[in-house]
Amino acid sequence: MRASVPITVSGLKTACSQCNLVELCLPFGMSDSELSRLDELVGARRKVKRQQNLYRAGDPFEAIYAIRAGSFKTDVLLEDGRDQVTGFQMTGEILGLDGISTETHSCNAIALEDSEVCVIPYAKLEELSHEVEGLQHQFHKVMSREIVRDHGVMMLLGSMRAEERLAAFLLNMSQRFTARGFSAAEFHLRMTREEIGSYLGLKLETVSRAFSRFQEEGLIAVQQKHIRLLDTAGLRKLIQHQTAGSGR
Amino acid sequence: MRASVPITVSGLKTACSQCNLVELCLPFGMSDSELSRLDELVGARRKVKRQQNLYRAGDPFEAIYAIRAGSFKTDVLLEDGRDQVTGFQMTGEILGLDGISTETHSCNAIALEDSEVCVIPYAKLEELSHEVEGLQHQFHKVMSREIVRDHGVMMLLGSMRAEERLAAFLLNMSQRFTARGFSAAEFHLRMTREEIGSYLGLKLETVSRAFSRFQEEGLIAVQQKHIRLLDTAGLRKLIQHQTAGSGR
DNA sequence: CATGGCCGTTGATCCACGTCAACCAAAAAT
DNA sequence: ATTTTTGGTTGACGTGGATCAACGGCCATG
Repeated sequence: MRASVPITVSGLKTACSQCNLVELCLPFGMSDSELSRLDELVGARRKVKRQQNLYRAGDPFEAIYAIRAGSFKTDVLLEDGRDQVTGFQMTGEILGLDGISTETHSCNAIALEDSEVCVIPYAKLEELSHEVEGLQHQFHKVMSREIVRDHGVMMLLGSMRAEERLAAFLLNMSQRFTARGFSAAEFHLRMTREEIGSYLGLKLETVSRAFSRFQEEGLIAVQQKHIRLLDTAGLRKLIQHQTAGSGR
Repeated sequence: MRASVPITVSGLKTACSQCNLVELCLPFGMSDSELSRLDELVGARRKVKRQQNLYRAGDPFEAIYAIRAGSFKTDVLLEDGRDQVTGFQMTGEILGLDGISTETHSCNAIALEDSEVCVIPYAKLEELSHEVEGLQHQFHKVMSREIVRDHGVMMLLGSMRAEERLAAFLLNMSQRFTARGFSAAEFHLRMTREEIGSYLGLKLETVSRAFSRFQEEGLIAVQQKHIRLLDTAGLRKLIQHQTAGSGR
């Protein structure tokens, strides 16, 4: 069945059922018949070049986006110019959920490399959710996962030290690369030290120093944006009992 | 019509349509006919005494909760004992959304005072969402609002200084009290300095000192947990251009 | 293959907040 | 009413990470 469908431009256009990202994306866990209905959902694809915005804070909310290729960052900015990266997103992850509440996007989504997204018109999603059993549930799970992730970041920002934050970040990246079939131990970061710092609530110099320290200690090998994890157990230990031995 | 309905125990039991919190809670924006259907939704009420858990991290997820009276905090804990308050919730706000993603709660919800919640069985919510037009949309908005709120906290934790964080916290509390018909300028905090500190990523001593400083500067009047805001414009200014004048 | 603009690294210094400790007020327990 | 406990304030001091500054290696562009 599957092999008999030739890969054509129109075939590529919107088929969730043909997409190799199903297991990471919105359609996860849905039945074949449900999946085929999903193909109606994705309106179009949209390419976003490196450094370009997928959407901006203040833009009217119309659709959510599934990342088909590439990666993004989201950030919020204060009037005084300060900004904070609120997340990095990889293939299969969903962007734009922040817009539902006020019908206006509340953050900026910027491509870290040339990327492509599937546009999922929100009105159509709500409509189809009424009919397709699994879709509603899956969508709720995606939103809930985002909330849980954010709580994790709050924990990191509120109660971890610089090196712990970076270790947690690296382990998280590794785990997400693994889920996408890439090496768990060796990967290429698409973001700058400054962006990592912003996400982790640190200055870029502190991030750089922490990388160097990890390298000295044999935990990782760093070469610019190329990272090799040499001792993941060591990184994990670093997070857990930084305060160990002091009895508090 | 409304006056003719006697307030009985059974009448009190589950009626969203009779509840004075509709405008803050899940039913917001729904039509009268939709509202009446919602009354099927709320299974029961549950009282939670001060310091008791509504649910714990690891508990199986079965329902979300709308706060009818009182207030809560949610927190996450790391294996090494560190914990982080991820939010404070007031009447009309929804608790438990974190549980949807893994079908297990990922944080603890603890009452800050003797409280009462409406139990909303999640399976029933999903079911009813298929039928009641506005419910699904409103639920999505509630989840999205939580995501936006979390981004705000990340901004606060990642790029604000101690006094800015506390000012933002006080203004946020004020705004939420106002929405509930209480004074914007004078209120009683239900949480300790330590809990505020945990939420803001600060130690309790730092919170206490910031309170004292605000008082010295005539921005607020503090008497233990009782707070009076004397200069909200001043507090707002404090957040915006802390860095002003330095040209960066 | 040269040149200019990022991006990352590293060092020296500073300061905001954490830590440690003493003390006091309020509330709870007896 | 008295003791105990819990929560809050304040001071002295230490430190992790910010700030300021210099430099070096990439990568893009002509």
